[in-house]
This record gives sequence, structure tokens and C-alpha cells, in this order.
Amino acid sequence: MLNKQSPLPMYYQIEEDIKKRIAKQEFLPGESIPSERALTEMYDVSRMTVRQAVNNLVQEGLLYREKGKGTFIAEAKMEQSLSGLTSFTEDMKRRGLKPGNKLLSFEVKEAGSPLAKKLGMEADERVYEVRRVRLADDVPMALETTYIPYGLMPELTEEHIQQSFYAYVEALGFTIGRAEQAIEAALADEYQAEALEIPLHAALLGIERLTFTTDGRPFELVQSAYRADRYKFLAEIHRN
Amino acid sequence: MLNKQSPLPMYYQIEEDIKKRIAKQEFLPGESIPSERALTEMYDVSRMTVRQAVNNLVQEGLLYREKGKGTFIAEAKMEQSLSGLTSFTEDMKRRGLKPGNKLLSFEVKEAGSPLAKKLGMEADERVYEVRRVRLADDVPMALETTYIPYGLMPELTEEHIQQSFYAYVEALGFTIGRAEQAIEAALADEYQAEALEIPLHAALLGIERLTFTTDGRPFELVQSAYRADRYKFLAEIHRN
DNA sequence: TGTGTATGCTGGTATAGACAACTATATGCC
DNA sequence: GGCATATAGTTGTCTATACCAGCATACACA
Repeated sequence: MLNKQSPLPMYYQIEEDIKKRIAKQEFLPGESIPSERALTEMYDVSRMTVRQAVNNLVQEGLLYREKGKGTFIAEAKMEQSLSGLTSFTEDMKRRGLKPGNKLLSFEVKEAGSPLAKKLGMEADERVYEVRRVRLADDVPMALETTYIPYGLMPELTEEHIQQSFYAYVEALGFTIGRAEQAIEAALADEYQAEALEIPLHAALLGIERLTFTTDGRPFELVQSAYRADRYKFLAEIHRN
Repeated sequence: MLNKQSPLPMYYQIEEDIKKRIAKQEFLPGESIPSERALTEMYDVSRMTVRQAVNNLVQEGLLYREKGKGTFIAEAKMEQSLSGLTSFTEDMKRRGLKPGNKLLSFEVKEAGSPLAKKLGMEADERVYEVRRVRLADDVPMALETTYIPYGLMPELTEEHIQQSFYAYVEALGFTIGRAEQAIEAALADEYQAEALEIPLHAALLGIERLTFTTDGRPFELVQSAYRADRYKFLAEIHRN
């Protein structure tokens, strides 16, 4: 069942196996999975290892525990992984749309005061400024401006941005951690209306996202304006 | 340092102690905390117990680990607990505003098909429908409609809703788990414009929230329309 | 009939130890 | 000086075991 020689940790293999069984409906929502002691025998590992696997699945929301009773399958989620930090591209694919891109500009300029404050840098330091129209099934979906501190990655090119910026960031040795998002509603001005092919004063969903590495350094500020008629922002939140 | 007789688990006491030290700036952002083995000696517990405490703090985002190097203090967050499931009241208090309430209606009616589907009930079952204007510093902030399955809590009154609905739900023995939120932009119609004291076709932020108990049953659907000129939705998200 | 109580299940907490994988520093050699 | 290598320290994974606390059921007794 498990491969003890694999470089993948045992608890991870157990997680994957349980996930697979849930997907295959071997375990159904509301039912309990085998007890920790039973899993210990099934997988021939210690109970602590089983607990580490089950804990991770509880954390993900796939399972929930009840002391004295057992561990149960949670109800299926409305959409796969509503939460989580994803790119526009991933987001659109998940919605079953074909993501696209139109680069409007790619420049390096002085940050200026408000931007510098958000990105944790000095006002006279430089940032990349990338403007794009984001397409879904070839229709304009959002107008997006991305700011990245020049000092963090002086080798950045248009190609990196157009392919997978997050992969590039991680290749540089940074680890992407969390992001803070502010979401607001607004009305389209002339420039936005033209770029997004919508009427003047149509409703827009504005999203500003500041993304941090795991050690807490901001490395990206994205300001987006989504067409309200075509986009809904989905999020999943937890108590505590 | 720790109380081994306390009913509070040791790992929890260790968590609290580390939190306190971070708050007291004994440990500063970017610095490492003592190694797991050092903490083992400091608290006179086993290393697994230390790891359980540290893991929880990593989960909360207060610390981050680097293999082979150590465990470090994360940067302070922009706002306390941006994520997390909170009520309008808590939300407004955190923003430094005085929350208020104007009840428009409180009825029990048949759910109807689309609502029933979201709440996981039959179309001919009944729901509470509560309409309110939510105030912040005595100014209208949002128009809110809440739907609750009648069968789940047949004793519900206006008072419960107006005081602390979540506290009432938990007193009934339910445990509040997660919520799914959809956020979109819209323009104010006549009814909304009047209730919120804004111009017709002003921008609104629409939030629909479906809240679940830990065993996966939906117990509340809230549809809100926030004034875009006064409200921004803040969220924190994590990679994976 | 009903009501304690014993029993055996569940997850929750905790110990002590082991080895692996990774990182930084110091050491010695060329 | 520069470069490989040893070494000590870190987190990551895993074992085997123990006892506690909550829950459900069966059973004996009043």
C-alpha cells in the first residue's frame, strides 16, 4: 500500500491515499473513517504518523474529528479550494475559462511615497510597473497593474511576467507565503471602460493584493479592476 | 514556568508563553526563537510537545520554519486577524466604528427552490427571513437579508438575532465551522438607494455568505449590499 | 421500568528516543 | 587566497508506548 522507501514522507502518502478514497467514494460524507488505531494497522505505521496525516486533512477541511466518537468526512465543498493564493491564470482555469493576456506596458520607475510604503521600501527606490488586460475566453475580464520592487529581482523580464511569475519568484529562492487583499466596488472611468469594453460608469470589482514571502517581505502589489458582469470573487473563511 | 497540574494542555501553555514573549518584544520579527531542543529543556517537556505548540503558531502565521536554520518570528500583521469568520458587529468594532442596527422585517416563509438548494433543504420547508439596515457610526453601511432554516432552530426570536446570533447558535450545541463567500460589484437600485441614503446607480459591494457547522450543515445564508464609498472587504489568504 | 455502572471504543496529550536532511561554520589542504 | 571536507546545530520524519477524557452500549440491580 505505502512505499517505505519513497522519498515522500509516509504521512504524506497516507494523506494522498485517504484523499483518493474519499474521491472514489469509498468513504462518504458524514461517515467516519477507520479509527486511528485501525489506520495504524492498515498502513503499518505508528499512531503519531497517522495523526500527522489526519491532522493535515482536518486542517484542509476534508475531515473533522469528534472526541470519543471518531473522525468523519466533511461535506463536499462547493468549489475545489475556494481559498488559497492563486494566479489569474489558475483562477480562470478553475472556472473553466481560457485565460489570456494583453500586455499594455512594462516599465521601471520610481516608486513614490504611497507605493513605497506598502511595499516596504524607500520612495526613491525603483519598481517594475506592469499593466495588462486579462482575458477570459478572449473577452476582457480585468485591467491589472502589478508593482514589484526592482531591488528584489533586477533580472526580471517581460517573459518572466508573461509566463509564470510565481514560478520565477520561487526559483529565485523566495517562498511565497500569504497575501492581504482589499476588495471594493467602483464605477468604470473612461480609460477602464474602453480597455474592458464596457459602458462608462459600469460596475467594477476592485481588488488590491499585497503578497508576502514567508519571512514577511512584500514582493508584489497587484491592483485589478474586474468587470462586475463577468466576475465574482469567491473566498472561504474559517472560524478563528 | 509551566503548570504541569493544570487542566490546560502543556502545548497550549507553551503557545501562550511564546505569544506573550513576542508581544513583550523579547523575540523580535526576523529573529529566531530558541531551537526546539532548547525549548524542550526550558519547558521541561518532550520535543514532540514543543513541536505541537510551535506547529500551531506556524499555522496561525506568527512563526515560520526554515529547515536546517531555525524557527523565526514573522512580521507583524497589518491588521489583527484579517481572515476569520466574524459578525458585522465585530467587523465594525475592529475598524473603530460604532455598530448599529435597524430591523426592517422578521418573517417565517417558504424557502422556495433556489434558496432551499443553497441551504440544503426542500423547497416547501420554511425559513426565517430577517431584513436589516446595518449602521456604522449611525450612518447606513449595508442592507442585509439573512435566511435561516426554521427546522434547525424553531425557537428563534427577534431578540436572539438582534443580540448575538452566533452565541445563540453555539448555545444550541452547533459548532460554527467555515463559510463560503461570494463578493461582487453592483449598482444600487431604487430600494437600495433609499435604504442606504445614496444616489441611484451608486456602486455597491454585494456579499453573499453561506455559513456551515463543523459537520457541514449550512445554517445561515446572508446577502448583503455594502455602500462602496464606505466599505472595503479585507481578506488574508495563504499559499496552499 | 428505569437507572446506574462497567466496559470498550474513540480521539487528546505526552514521553523518550532515533535517524534523515539541510545549513552554517570551522578546519585543513592545495 | 580559495576550495573541499568535517562537524555541529537545526528542523523533518518516525517509532513504540502510556495514560487521560469523552461517548455509546450492554448489563446488572433496584
